[in-house]
Amino acid sequence: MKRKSSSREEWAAQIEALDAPPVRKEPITVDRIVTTALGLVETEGFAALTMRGVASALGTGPASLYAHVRNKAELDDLLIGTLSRNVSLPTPHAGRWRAQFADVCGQLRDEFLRYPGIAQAALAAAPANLDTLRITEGLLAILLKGGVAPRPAAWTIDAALLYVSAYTVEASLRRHPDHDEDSRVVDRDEILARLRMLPVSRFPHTIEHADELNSGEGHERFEFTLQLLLNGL
Amino acid sequence: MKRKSSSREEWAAQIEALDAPPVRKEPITVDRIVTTALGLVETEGFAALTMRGVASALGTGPASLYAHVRNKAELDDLLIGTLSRNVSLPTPHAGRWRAQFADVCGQLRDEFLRYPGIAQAALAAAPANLDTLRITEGLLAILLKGGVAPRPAAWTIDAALLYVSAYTVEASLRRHPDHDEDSRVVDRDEILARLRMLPVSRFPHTIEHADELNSGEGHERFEFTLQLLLNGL
DNA sequence: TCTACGGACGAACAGTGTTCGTGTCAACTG
DNA sequence: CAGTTGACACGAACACTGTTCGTCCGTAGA
Repeated sequence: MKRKSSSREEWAAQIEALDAPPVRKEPITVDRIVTTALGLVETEGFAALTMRGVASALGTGPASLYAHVRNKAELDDLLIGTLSRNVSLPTPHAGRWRAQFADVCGQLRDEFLRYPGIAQAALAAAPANLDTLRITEGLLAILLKGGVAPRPAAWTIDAALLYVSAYTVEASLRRHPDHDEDSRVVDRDEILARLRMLPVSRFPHTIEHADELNSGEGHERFEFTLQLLLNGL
Repeated sequence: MKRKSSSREEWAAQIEALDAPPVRKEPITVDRIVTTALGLVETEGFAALTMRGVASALGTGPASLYAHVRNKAELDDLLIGTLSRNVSLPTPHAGRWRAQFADVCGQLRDEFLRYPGIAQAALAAAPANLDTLRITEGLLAILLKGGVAPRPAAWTIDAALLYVSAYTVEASLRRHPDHDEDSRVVDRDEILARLRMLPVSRFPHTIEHADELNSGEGHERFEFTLQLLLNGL
């Protein structure tokens, strides 16, 4: 039935093929899947990244993707791998190891924030991923150059990367439920107002320092936490 | 149709009702939903927590839950609220603030680990949740008693809670994909073996300190990170 | 006793990831 | 050059998910 009813479209396709025989319909590749998926996440968030969404953006059905990607999980891995490849690692400098470390983490943070919610995939990504290992290697080089012992260095890197993921996941999740409104500012005032409504008997410190609990412009809190980790070494 | 074909079961139900008129079929309450959901997460993981799963464990259909719970998101919030209510807060002691802080975080960590994957909900939970605010208040009291200034205290608490969630999420995600095998030990050797297969030219430090990157028994890494945060203050 | 109301719930809708089987085109092979 | 093979594209379907609609019914109030 579909066979017959689409014969006219096929006819048109054949005629077009006469004009441009070499173009051939642009075959699906892993790269095209990944870039399409990244575009989807960038504009509509990680929750909107579905196999069907990627497929129809490529003008096909979901089944076509499974020839190039085993899973959606594997697609997620490929995405965070691509993102990780975008962070540039400095050549370690003994005197500036703290700044270098924070800079790499900041790059990763910005990469994650650019694709809202994608850090959820980063938390699930296999630690064996080559591209994330590249970052680990770079951070390890920086800390070792700074004179940090191997074990604390390794564990600090682990903690920092975990924190980057958690920070960006939270930042994205707080933005999306707001839908489209004025997002940050009103939200902050709203939270502050609610904090002040708490019973003073049970939440004395929370109420007294409500403004501090909600403070922090831009990535102040992020930088603070990173320096906390590094100062503890 | 169903009306007729089930008349026999109804008949049996009526007969049973003669024996025990007061029991009445145990109405659905929010508490029963929450405890059932927690049981499900404990035995099968957070991914298996579905409205249908909870409903059928209660002997009913999914629609019945929506009279007591607005969303699955709200159910998730209720779950992490219940878990948060289980951690006990010490009365702040100036000399032992570090140990007290770490202990509270450890309680939360164990609570999260008991219900694999539930920390994913904690990352998404509204910060206005009363039960998590109770923990924040307790931690704030501890840090203030220890002489930490309000702002660093607030930010450190935020970072620590974020780290607890990320740590437990990762710990649960690493366990589940293994399915049922020998899980930890083989996995660790496997990762170590793969690390050693890396090209030495690109991953010199990773290879040299591969064992350190994979070290850490029990919650050593967890305690290390917490002390790092606290020492940085 | 009659009525109204709120909880319980069957059925369905729109989505999701994933698989099966069939097609179809390209490039090797004889 | 003809024929076969094999990889890729894809339509359809399966088993799920969260959520809503409309109906039923048992209990509480008038």
